Amino acid sequence: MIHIIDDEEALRDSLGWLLRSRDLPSRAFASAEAFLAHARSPLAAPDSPGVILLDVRMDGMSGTELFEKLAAEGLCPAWPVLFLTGHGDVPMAVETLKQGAYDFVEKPFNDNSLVDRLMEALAESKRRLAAREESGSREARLASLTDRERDVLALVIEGHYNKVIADRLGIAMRTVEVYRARIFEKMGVKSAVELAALLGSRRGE
Amino acid sequence: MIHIIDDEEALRDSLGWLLRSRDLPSRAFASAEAFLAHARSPLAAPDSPGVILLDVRMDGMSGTELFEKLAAEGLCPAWPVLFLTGHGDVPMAVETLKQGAYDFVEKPFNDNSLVDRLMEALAESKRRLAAREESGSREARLASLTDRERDVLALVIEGHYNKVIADRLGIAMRTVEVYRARIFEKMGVKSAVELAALLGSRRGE
DNA sequence: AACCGGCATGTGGAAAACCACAATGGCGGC
DNA sequence: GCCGCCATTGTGGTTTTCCACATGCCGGTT
Repeated sequence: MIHIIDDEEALRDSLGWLLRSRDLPSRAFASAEAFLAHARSPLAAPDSPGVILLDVRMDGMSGTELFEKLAAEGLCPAWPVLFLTGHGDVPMAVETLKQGAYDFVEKPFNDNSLVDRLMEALAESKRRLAAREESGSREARLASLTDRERDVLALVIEGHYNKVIADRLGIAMRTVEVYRARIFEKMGVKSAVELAALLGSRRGE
Repeated sequence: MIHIIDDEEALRDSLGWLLRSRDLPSRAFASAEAFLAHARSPLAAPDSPGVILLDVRMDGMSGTELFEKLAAEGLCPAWPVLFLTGHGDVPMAVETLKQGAYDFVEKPFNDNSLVDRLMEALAESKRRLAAREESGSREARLASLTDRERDVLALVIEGHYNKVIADRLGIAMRTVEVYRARIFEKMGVKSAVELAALLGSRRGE
């Protein structure tokens, strides 16, 4: 779903028309405030693929202010944000790109080019949702571990023998064996190697 | 080393003066072609921290053309590229940022702000060099393995028992044991878990 | 008081990994 | 012809991991 945010009715209408003609579902908002309220509501469906296409300059809250609020509140993180701008403001474009904006489109724009970028942004949204799904599942499993299991896990993925882990934690090696088995079961793996591959990139966190 | 590339002598001089006043070593080039020749030469020292500060519009080869050539030829990848631009060209700024340019600075610029950005870019260069060092060492170790050792390694980091690896490769389990030990020694690790953490992010490559 | 979950420890035994040492054949380079 | 390396296999033995089952203490909850 392409979310169009622009205070100019004519532009909203023409964009809506263009997207309908390409079978891209869209919804228009006349102001940043209106979209922000929608994003905060349970009806926003942030777990579905989406894209935010928003004008930079609008009456009331600007596009960049909205972008900052969405980021600060963690709203709709899987939806790439594309800015529409008629005013060639390079520092602002550079700054918001660095802060995570997905693209900048200058007005007037070429219809086909815009649609291409929106479709690529939708694909990116799907990728983000898939990555979050996987990460979330892993996070949920980690959250299911008890404190002691986490202590043991941290040492297991460093590659230590159970005997060493026992010494470090001041418990029996047999205890470590039991924890190890429970960790494997809860994390859905069959070996410490799988654990390390799954969590190895989290080292230092 | 800050590499200044601009066809305007006055700007090269003033930038050089500014950087000298802040104890930042710099070298100026009057054209993109001149810098490209330097970058291609053995005197470029791409393994030292550096930054490329270059104007967008120059006689002859433009800044963006130079940027593309550096990327295409893999020259000085550890040196972040900052563009100087007087002409607010948003599409070009967006496009080159997406292609890896580090920053865009609009003229006229604030001296302190520019210096801050250059120092941050130098820090980024150091981070890139450190990361490459580590990655390169790992690559070198991987390159030292024989073909058969690599076959075994791939299965070890998937978490398989030696017995399973032996069956898959059609060799004796004892043979796998010997290879395993050699792999650990060559890769500088003590266990399969360490290997998985080191190489786990390479899966799918 | 009873129950539950977390944390801890233990027995028994099999399977797997690790370490050291030794050996063979093929192949390519000198 | 000799040498070094790769690939492969083996013996012997110890250590570690895995699996199953059993038990107790403590604190919190019902």
